[in-house]
Amino acid sequence: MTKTIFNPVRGMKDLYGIDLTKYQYIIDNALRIANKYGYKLIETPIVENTEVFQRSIGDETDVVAKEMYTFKDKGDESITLRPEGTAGVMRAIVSNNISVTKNNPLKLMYYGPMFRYDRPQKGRYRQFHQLGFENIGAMSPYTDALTIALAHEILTAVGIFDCQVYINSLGELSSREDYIKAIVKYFSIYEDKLSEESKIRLKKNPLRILDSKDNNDKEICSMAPKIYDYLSKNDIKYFECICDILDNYGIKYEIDNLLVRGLDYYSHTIFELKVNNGQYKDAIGGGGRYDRLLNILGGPDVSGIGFAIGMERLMMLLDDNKFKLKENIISVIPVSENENESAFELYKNILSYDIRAEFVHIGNNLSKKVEIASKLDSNILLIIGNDEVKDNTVTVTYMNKTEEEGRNTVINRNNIINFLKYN
RNA sequence: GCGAGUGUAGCUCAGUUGGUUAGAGCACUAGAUUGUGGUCCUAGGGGUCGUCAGUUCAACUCUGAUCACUCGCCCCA
Repeated sequence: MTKTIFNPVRGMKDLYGIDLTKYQYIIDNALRIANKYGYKLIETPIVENTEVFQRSIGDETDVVAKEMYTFKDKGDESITLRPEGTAGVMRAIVSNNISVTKNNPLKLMYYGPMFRYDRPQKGRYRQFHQLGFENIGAMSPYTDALTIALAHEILTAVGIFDCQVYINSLGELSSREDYIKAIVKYFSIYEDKLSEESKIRLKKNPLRILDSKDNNDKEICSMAPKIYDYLSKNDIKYFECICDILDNYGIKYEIDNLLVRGLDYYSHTIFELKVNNGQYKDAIGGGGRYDRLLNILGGPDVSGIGFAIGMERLMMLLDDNKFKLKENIISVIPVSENENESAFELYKNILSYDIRAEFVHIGNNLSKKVEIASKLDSNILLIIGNDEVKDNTVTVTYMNKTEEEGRNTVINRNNIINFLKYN
């Protein structure tokens, strides 16, 4: 394809140009909104001890069982490139003894690269980026609803107006365990009819059968026990309360009883964000509540809720054209070498006012220099020739006007800064 | 990890049942034009046809392997 011998490693991608502009745009918006809701930025290492992920995400999950970049370092320690952000944040809270209690919650935001050894596809890379939020300590329907609202607000802020929210509740730990027992019992009856994948899921991660795309599985699922019947009264009240708050907030959502998530640590509220415009069918963000996670890693026994947004998936949905907006770029152009010095003085003066400008002095003739300036997306040219030096003036050329419209204006050089500031 | 497809210039792609020097548009460089770019005109540079092997007098074309990307499954963000 290319002459280059050095291609990036499979599933990895260089981030530059318009994609990087989009990336920064999303992060800028996220930081602004995070500040409003009282979230503080945290940055944790990309590498953790393997056990951090095994214990939090769960040994049986696909992420841990087959997708982690795990290797031994030179000290023979098993370390892993983080496949997601939550576990590392929890570990950081524990190691730094950051205070978090029921009444003194902690709100953290993070973003950065994650790694999963998966088959690359559209919107799926082996190194990808997540933007995530964790609200630890507080346990209330308001917290859950606000977290969902926050996720929704970020997407709206960057221009995604048709995002759909799917929510479900897995209930407290005991409800969830009872439910799992019930569906294992139910699916065991139909084991022969299940797809091969679901037969494996039945042993390893029975909840996932509910999420099967296999038509036959779907039919069996439709008759399966519903999570709703296994939720405690409190669970139901809690979940209904969230729905009420979301209604009040004006956020549209859909309750999806078959929604389950692939990471073991979730309990109670779980949710996913999708954009249903045909461009991409998978979730671009998702999250939920985790009751035991911090405690499992040696921290206090408090609950938390969080979510992550897939940066690449979100970037994909943003319109390239919105990120191609031309800046106001000024080019200072000496007509010939004789005017280089004089033009350079002007250029330095402009820069000292923090105005974006280029000094276009290469090119054999003026025609060439104008062409170069044009390629730099310059929209205003300041031309310095023989006459301009003599008269202490500057010829201003507007690139977006035609000759008939009056492309050129000659102004006094002493007024040039004021002139630029008002244009 | 499983299934399918694609790979020809910087980009988007043509290329006949295997046949001589592999093309187009856009982009790029230069000229027309020594004080004005974009439209038009003229000329030019750029390819081991993804890579390796095989079949053949002859391979961009056929076969095998391999790599990368895309789509579906799985999983997830």
